[in-house]
Amino acid sequence: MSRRYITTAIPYVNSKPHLGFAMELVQADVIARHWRQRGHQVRFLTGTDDNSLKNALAAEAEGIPTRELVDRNAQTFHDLRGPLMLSFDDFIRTSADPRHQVGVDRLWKATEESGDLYRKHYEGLYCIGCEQFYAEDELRDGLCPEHHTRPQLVSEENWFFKLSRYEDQLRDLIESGRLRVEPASRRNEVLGFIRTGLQDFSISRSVERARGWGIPVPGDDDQVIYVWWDALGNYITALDYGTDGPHYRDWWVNSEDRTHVIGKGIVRFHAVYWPAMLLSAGVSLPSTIFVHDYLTVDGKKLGKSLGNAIDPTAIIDEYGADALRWWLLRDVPRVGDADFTTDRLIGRYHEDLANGLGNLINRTVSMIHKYRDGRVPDVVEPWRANKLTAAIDQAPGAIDSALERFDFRQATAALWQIVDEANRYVVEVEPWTLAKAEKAGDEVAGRRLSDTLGLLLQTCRVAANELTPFLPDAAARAIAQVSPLAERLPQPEPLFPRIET
RNA sequence: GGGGCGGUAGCUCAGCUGGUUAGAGCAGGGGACUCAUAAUCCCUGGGUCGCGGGUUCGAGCCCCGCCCGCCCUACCA
Repeated sequence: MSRRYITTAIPYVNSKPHLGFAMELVQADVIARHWRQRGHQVRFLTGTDDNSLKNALAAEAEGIPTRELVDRNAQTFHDLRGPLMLSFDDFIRTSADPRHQVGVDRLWKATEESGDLYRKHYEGLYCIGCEQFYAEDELRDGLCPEHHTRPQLVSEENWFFKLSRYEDQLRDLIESGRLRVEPASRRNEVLGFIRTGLQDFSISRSVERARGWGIPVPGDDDQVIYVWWDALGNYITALDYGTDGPHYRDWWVNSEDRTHVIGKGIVRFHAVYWPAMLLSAGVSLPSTIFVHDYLTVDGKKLGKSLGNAIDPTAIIDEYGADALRWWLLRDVPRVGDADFTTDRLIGRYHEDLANGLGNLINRTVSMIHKYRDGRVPDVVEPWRANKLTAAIDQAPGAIDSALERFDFRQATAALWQIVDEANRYVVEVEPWTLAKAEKAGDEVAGRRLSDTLGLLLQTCRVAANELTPFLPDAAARAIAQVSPLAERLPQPEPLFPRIET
């Protein structure tokens, strides 16, 4: 039994969450639940990044105080918990949690004491959407390549962090795998970036430019801390790093695994800046950074700033959380962007959930009612079940190794080996034929009927159990369906009703 | 400009260190069965594995060039 810590990125709260962030939350949730199921102690953190200038500007645009906008929108992120069936243990808000500010202060001072902070005049083109500076030639027609907006010319004196100092260490850490970046293509991308040479970066803004919003630089009232600097800190400030609390020691310093789940757009912050900050502060590093790609919807890019964001709760309201979680896990490849359409969502739901597992459980429970009055038969000797038992034996290990690689699609496929094999098994053994023979006085057939029905029920239990990290709610319903009450199974009821269109 | 990742059956994707007739799921076609949510099970795919060369006894998997998509990166005039 070991302690493991997993986090998502914390999104800006300038608007409501979209489907892409729902995917990240679900992915992290599956890993967290899987770890718990395999007996580890787990802490799962998510939260919101409140201190962004874009939040302040969004509030200005709405004509409300920043605090009000941030509180309101942060709530919508937190509210995903129920609909998406998330199991996070903690939710941090960088503007509202005292532990965050205390932790950021400590982190700042620790890097200062290492001699890694200095003041410098800087002039550059800053994109508020990205919260980062761009070189002129990185722009497309003078516009930010991500947001297609004109960056503003900023000229002021800021604090800088000596990132350049950590170039060799970072390269060694990533090359050696002590800091694991998955998938490998992302790791190579990061190494490529490091090899071109690391430059110190600005880690503060003037209070005026920040609209007075953000965390003050310790000992410098004219500056607030660069939003990325404080945001990255959330992974440890949430653990009371600031007060050196027990959570920090348990879940960061002494944990076996510290995994960050992030999207491809913020790899550099997590695989370069963040580890360097930690090295400077004398704090241990994360062990793994898993990078997912993006979602498109109906073939189009998805983005809050691009105006076609899709609300995950709307999908859940219409098709259910099982359908959405399942699509995100079962249909999204590990590498490459995936396109979301409602047709694909419904297709996956029907094929796998309704026709596959749902039908398997339904037919199994129905037969036990029909032939055994709802009483669960003992399995004396499994009959013609080699393939089925092999599938049952192999699935958990296959799921483990797939999730070790963050390959959700392969993990769910491994689980479905059981379901598919069980549906074949039903046709193979023809319980209805055995039932007729039994009725005609064939005791051997009767014995075999009990064995096969008992085995099928056991199979359903295994499948339901392994399904828990992926679809916790459906798995619980499935387990209830195959668990006797007063010696009898509940009446069969479709677990996954078909979606009428 | 350099680098990376993709380009495999109508669709979505697997193909480990190169090796018998290139796979899965879905869709389509045919059949079986009846326990079940018009579900399930079986059979059915002859696809220039982006294009063109090369290495090899043998390449989807290696090398070279090119085309398309996405991404990272760069002080061309």
